[in-house]
Amino acid sequence: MKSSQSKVTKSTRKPGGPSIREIAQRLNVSKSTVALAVSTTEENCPLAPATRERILKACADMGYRVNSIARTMRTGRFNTIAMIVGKISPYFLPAELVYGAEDALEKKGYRLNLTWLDNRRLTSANYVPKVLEEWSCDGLLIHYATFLPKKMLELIERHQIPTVWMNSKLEHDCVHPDDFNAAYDATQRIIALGHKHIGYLHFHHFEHYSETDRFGGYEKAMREAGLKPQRVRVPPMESPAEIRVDHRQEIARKIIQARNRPTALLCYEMEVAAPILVAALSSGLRVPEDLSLVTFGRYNRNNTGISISTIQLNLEELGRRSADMLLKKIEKPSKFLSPIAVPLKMDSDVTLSPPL
Amino acid sequence: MKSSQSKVTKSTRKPGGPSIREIAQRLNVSKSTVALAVSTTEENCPLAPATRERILKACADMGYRVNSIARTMRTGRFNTIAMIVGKISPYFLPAELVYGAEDALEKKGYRLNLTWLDNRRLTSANYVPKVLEEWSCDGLLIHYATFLPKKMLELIERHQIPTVWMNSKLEHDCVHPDDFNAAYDATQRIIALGHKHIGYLHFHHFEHYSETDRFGGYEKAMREAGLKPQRVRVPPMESPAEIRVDHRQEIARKIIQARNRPTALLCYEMEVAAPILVAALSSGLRVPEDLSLVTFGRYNRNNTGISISTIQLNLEELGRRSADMLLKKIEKPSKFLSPIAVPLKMDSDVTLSPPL
DNA sequence: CTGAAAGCGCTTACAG
DNA sequence: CTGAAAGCGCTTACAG
Repeated sequence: MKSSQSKVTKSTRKPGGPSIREIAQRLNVSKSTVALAVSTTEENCPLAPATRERILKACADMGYRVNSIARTMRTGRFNTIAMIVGKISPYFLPAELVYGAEDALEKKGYRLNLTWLDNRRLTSANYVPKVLEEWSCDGLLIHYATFLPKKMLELIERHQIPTVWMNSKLEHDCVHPDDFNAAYDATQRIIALGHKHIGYLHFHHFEHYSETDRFGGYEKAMREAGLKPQRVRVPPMESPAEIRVDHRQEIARKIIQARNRPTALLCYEMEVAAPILVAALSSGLRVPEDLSLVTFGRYNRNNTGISISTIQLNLEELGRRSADMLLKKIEKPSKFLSPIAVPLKMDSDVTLSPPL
Repeated sequence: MKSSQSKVTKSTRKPGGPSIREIAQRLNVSKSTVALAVSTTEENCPLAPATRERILKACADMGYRVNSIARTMRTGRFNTIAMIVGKISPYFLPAELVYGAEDALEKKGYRLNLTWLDNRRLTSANYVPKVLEEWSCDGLLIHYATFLPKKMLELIERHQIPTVWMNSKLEHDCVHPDDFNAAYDATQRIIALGHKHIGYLHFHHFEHYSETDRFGGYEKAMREAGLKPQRVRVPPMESPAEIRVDHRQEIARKIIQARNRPTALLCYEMEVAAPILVAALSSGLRVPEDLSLVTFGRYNRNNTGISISTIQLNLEELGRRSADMLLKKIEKPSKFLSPIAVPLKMDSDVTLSPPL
């Protein structure tokens, strides 16, 4: 009978493999005993060592894997965090951000779920992500630069879902790069080299706090040094919201060729700095001798094949800190946690030198 | 008594909200009745409409959300797919790939889980991702360019976990861009413009099928036209594996200034094409008049602010197709599915013209 | 049309 | 040291 049973087990193998019940039957022990063997370590296992061995051997032979969903249900903890990502500027999801969050969560035994809020979903009248509609995670990481639909905010509030806002600057429960201080420090460093005419350059306007903060830090350093802050602008700006990629080089040229061009530029992002670099080089300027260049960016890399001094965002760290904050939040959902500003640092002086 | 009970319910509110039992108690109906009301649509609900209304009202009032884990356990379906991502060239995870997969899965009622295989995990002797160790998903999407640890492959095989390989070219169960034909078509198009001297350019070697296929398609078109395929090389190549970003501009200059420079270049990726463009422009060449440029890439965008004709990878589609293939695989785990080659297309002629 | 009951695969007191 | 039993929150035949 035993052998016929084992045959059955093999041939009618279920997709997920055997359960503790089947292991128990095979060995003529109770389910509890099997459960104890597989869910404890050698040290804290109350079973006789021989029993434990026998069971673990059978589990290995039969290909047992614990059903994590059953465990979840029993313990009442999902051990799952959902990350909600907004589809801003088509497909913006920095890999290092996800990696940092996932790695921090994995260390604490949590899984990461990913949900995208694309335009299709946001515009369909009553769309609500499954993760808010059903109860399936312990908390939310929200990576969404602009507004979040009101209905979703209400649900989060209503169900008191522990939530941390990534890359946003709010009253509490958020983690963001320390743009203000980074801009302040970088500007001070440029000033210390002797520059008097330092411009601040950006192409976009999409209402993210970083625009205000990067300019703010720059402005503060300039004023403290008695210098005049200056947003570099190209008068007939094509569109108030965004300059199309195809036109950036043209605009960069105008900036480079302007009569009273600054001796140094602080750029909002690499998408601004690199075109400027290209325009400068192809206009015969030397960088950094004729023009110092510092930019914010995810990493010191751009397509030109030439490095630019970059104030690096460290989004991996941002992901980690967000995850850690969320786990704290899950412990005490009602407690507001102070915002965390992740420090940034400039990676090199490669495009930075005193003015001629 | 009713009111005292509702007080209790309110004050001792559990983190996930009430369960059907609590709804049932409140309304003096059975759990089954509540379950029927919340898990059916108006049409196929066997309950009296008034009963259904009453229950749904109570659910809304009390903030009921179905516990998706309990449902999962009952039905035996996880409705979850895990995506395993390799940490290649630090943090390579194209957002559009994840988006495509997640969107296709969401439409079929599946969730997406993300696991990263970083170096720390891969080098710790016996690391196995939780998703393979426990039973917690219905299938795997693997986005991993190079090898996958043998132990993991064994587990996938052993537990017969339905798996689809993204961006890999294998015998079966994979989805990849149609690099060969895209390179072939693009090269034919360059030839049709009258170019005879067309070079193929790349900086990297990391043993991905796309390197062989892109060159292969190019080579085939060249030979068919009676032209000589030519890998453009810079003799003292700094390293066989990779050319550091800082040296790319220098190398690009050498290529541009070489005596017998091709009149057109097909580039493996934007990281090659953009430095060449910069080198060309700053050497006084006109693009495309003096040099036609076509590159493979995720999208027509690069930091220079100048567009380059790009053979776009369409990774969103790749994500979708992979997800759909996996769902098919889950239906029939034992059936091998034929590889899918996702078509690519060149987006514009902006850096393409006849030779002078 | 509604309710009582079984069961998904675990975990965890508790009994022996 | 091991087993019997209850229960997590659902779904789903089945009975009435």
